[in-house]
Amino acid sequence: MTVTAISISSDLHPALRRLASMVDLDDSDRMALRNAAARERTIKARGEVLQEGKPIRERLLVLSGWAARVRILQDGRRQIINFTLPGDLIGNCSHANPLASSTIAALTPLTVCALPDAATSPALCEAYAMSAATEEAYLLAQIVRLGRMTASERVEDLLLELMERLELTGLARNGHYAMPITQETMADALGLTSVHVNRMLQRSKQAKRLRWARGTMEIAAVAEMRRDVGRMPVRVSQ
Amino acid sequence: MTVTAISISSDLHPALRRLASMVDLDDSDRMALRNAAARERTIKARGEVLQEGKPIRERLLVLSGWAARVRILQDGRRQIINFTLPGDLIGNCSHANPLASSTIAALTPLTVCALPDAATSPALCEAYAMSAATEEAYLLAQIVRLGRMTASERVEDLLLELMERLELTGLARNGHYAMPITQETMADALGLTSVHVNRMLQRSKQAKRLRWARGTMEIAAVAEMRRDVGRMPVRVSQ
DNA sequence: CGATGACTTGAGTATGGTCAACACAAGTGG
DNA sequence: CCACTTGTGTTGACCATACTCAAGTCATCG
Repeated sequence: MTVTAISISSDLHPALRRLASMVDLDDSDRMALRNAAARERTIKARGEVLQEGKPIRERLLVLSGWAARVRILQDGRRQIINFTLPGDLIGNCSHANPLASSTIAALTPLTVCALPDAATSPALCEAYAMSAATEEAYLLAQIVRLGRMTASERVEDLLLELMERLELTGLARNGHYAMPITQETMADALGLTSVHVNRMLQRSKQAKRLRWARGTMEIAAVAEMRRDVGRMPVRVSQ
Repeated sequence: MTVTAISISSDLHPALRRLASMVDLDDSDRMALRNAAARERTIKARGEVLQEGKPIRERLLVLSGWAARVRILQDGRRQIINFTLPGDLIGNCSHANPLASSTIAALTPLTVCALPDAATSPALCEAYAMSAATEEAYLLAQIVRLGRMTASERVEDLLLELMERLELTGLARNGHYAMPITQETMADALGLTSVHVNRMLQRSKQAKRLRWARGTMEIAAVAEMRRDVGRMPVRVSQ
């Protein structure tokens, strides 16, 4: 079967590489992932991928675009729990009949695909578990940011985190990446107002630590910034 | 075997009830849990149950006492990620060779026990997964608290959360529970200073919403407080 | 070209932080 | 038994970080 042979020899979709790098996958696993990625689905910007409290039917992988887990308070205050970037999973629950713990909204046009069931392969099951652990580690980082960092530290720490995560799928290089979200959205993730986020960005720009324009971000002094905000690498297993 | 018969008919340790209520356990599962709980281990207040970055060797259950996941910044700022109460798990990872994502420190004298391996029973595996999902739901709540709530809302929301969680093991009743932590510790969880936590507690006391003294807490107006802070019930599966 | 959404900047304000002093209870050692 | 220490809670005065409100710029797009 020519198709099979071609599929096995061809590379995985960039968004699948992060997952694939976590474990040793055999050919049938890689095949299953490739077939999954081939059936992509698109969601419009501002569309909802998951709704809080509703059942989760499948495990999705983000192939392209940015999304966010969002919670809205009664009076309209909005908190972004975390960002979901290409290579990240959505609805990655390991228990039966899970309910979405938060709404997931597309921040840009999004393409996703359904992933193979965990029961089909121990390696995939392990990869899903590692992905969940990684996501949890980023939730902890978010808690520390919101609880104990100043506004400018929050902004810089988030920009570093986004860079690190985008590097895994080749979407960031040399401290440079596409930044498709508004300052208002950043503010909702950082527990700040957009006005203040803007001022903090300006400050970092004037300190020559940051450059940005029209949907792109450049961290000019990565090492310095990492040191200043005390950012540690995220590792979830030996 | 008399011992077996007695064990099966006797009740589970209160701290095990939360776990047991999540799934249907058969007699051998219940037996395994009872045996686990019988081998308890104690940790002194201020002792560390887990250290950030070190391998996790086993899955623990807290039988009594309070602990906290803690992260310390370079300059000494401390953030408590979440509280670990009786019935909660420690080191509940589903992937291989996990590393601790944060230090867990005992806030009071603590008793814990090692839990049976997930591979021994699908029901236990499911219970562990549900416990992990529940813990994640509380991390989301913590993020919203820190990101988008005012100081007084943070304090009241945390006190409601602690009440709800303690109710599951019978440690809270009628809005009344033992509160073994200092205002300084609460401040480190809430991203505030202890001075300000004190002022917020005083305010709630004067509004007749709260009463507390010498290590006990009483929420005088649960329904009112829940409404005001917009607190929703935590559900992770259908 | 007007409409829109995002970004920018300034002026004034408020929430929560800092610093300091003190109260009070529970040890602890002389 | 009493000084002394230590940890926790309490209160006041002052301050700074971040918010609010408002106006204005700029690019994009129908």
